[in-house]
Amino acid sequence: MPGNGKPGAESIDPERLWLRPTEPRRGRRPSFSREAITAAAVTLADAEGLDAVTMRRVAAEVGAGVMSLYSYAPDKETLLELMVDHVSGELTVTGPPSGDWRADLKTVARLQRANMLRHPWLPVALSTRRVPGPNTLAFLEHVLAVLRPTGLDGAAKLEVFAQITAFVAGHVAHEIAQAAVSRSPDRAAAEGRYLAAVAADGRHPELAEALSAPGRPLAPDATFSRFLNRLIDGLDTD
Amino acid sequence: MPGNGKPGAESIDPERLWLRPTEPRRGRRPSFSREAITAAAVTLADAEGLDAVTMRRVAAEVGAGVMSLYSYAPDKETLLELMVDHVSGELTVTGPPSGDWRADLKTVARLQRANMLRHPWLPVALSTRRVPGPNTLAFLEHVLAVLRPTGLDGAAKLEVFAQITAFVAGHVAHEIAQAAVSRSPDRAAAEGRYLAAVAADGRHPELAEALSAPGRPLAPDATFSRFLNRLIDGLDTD
DNA sequence: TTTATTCTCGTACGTCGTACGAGAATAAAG
DNA sequence: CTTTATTCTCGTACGACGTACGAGAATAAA
Repeated sequence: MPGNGKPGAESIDPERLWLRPTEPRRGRRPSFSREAITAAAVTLADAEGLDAVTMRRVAAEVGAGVMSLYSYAPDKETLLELMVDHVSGELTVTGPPSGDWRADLKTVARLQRANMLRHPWLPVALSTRRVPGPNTLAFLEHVLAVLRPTGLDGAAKLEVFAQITAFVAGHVAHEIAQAAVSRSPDRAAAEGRYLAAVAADGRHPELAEALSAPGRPLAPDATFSRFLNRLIDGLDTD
Repeated sequence: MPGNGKPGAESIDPERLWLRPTEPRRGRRPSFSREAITAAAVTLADAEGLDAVTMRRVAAEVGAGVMSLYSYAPDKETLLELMVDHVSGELTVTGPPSGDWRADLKTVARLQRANMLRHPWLPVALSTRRVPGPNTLAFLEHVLAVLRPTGLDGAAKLEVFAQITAFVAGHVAHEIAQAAVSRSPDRAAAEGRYLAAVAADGRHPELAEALSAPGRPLAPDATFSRFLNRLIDGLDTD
């Protein structure tokens, strides 16, 4: 059950999922691989959105029967977990921390943003997933190293990582929605007319003024940088 | 299609949805109301999560036939939009801006967080919705008034509002996930064992240290305040 | 060769969103 | 009071979804 906020949602067992060496040396040999299936699902999501990722579509893409997928992931929810960790593998760290942890942290956030822009479904998928897979853990390991000079305790470092990820996800989700509207002139026009009508009703003077004095259009990259700087420069070591 | 990041997802027409007075004075009188249907859907989502909100469940809750709902909302996506604006009505502003716009902005963010904690599905639902309904617009109007002393131009003010909303949504989504894990001792234990196993593999020294020196447990409210202060105190008027 | 094990996948079930259209209720027109 | 137009109600039906089940195929050990 992806994409909800259910209080008692049941979840993945991380031990069964990630801590399994390849034991079985008997029985029929697998025709596919978890890797290939995950990659196909990611490609599908990139091209057609998360809703296009159905077990049937993924199976067809891999050339497998639908039910064969269940030999590699116990359910669809787990497949999504695999997808998230798969693309986390693209968060390639260039080298060891420079020592300037604020600069390093900004680089980290920029890497995450780039990855989310490459995989627009990622912010949504991330918002309900919790157990980090190996690729996510490798990235986390780097972030913890970056944070070493801060002297923060363990829990605080983990919190900073989660917070930055949440911040970037939220920002990019909004960025993507904006871009989608801009890409469709009809939709942008409809939205503009709607807001103009609201502004004209007299009960929204502030909105009316904001729309009439828009200022220069904002570049997404610059906006991201500005908010990122505010957040990270504000971080303190106490 | 909720909860995805599809590039060309089709969307709501805000003019048809929000700018409709009650015109029709002929034909059969409606047996239900958009308001009642939306409220039922919200109650359902609060109690059982977003996935429990199906057209059949909502109809049953209201006492209507399933297809009758489609007289009040053209599709489920629109119903979600109605739900989001419905709970935005709970963002009750206490009074006019105090003049200390940073303090006011923090109050705004706290209101939003409280609302999202009351409706845990809200962060997820928000991440794909874009057109503000009347309740959202009323709240936005207040935020714009709060931002007046900053002298920012219209686009920048709107950007700040979107950014704060995204920040709070991201934070609360993570907060909710954390709380869900903590509420289940089994899950928390499984996750702990998993992370301990990873930390013990020797390739994650930073993680090992972070877990061994956790520091005092973090209070969610305090953590939120800390990050909120960083973000808002860092806002500047240039 | 037999047996145990592991994977493959066709079939089937229950649930979902919603298209369709027949019927019920209501207001205006005759 | 009819008639007609309009608006809403909702039973039925369709295609797509996730996945339980189990029969058959492939492989390794006995």
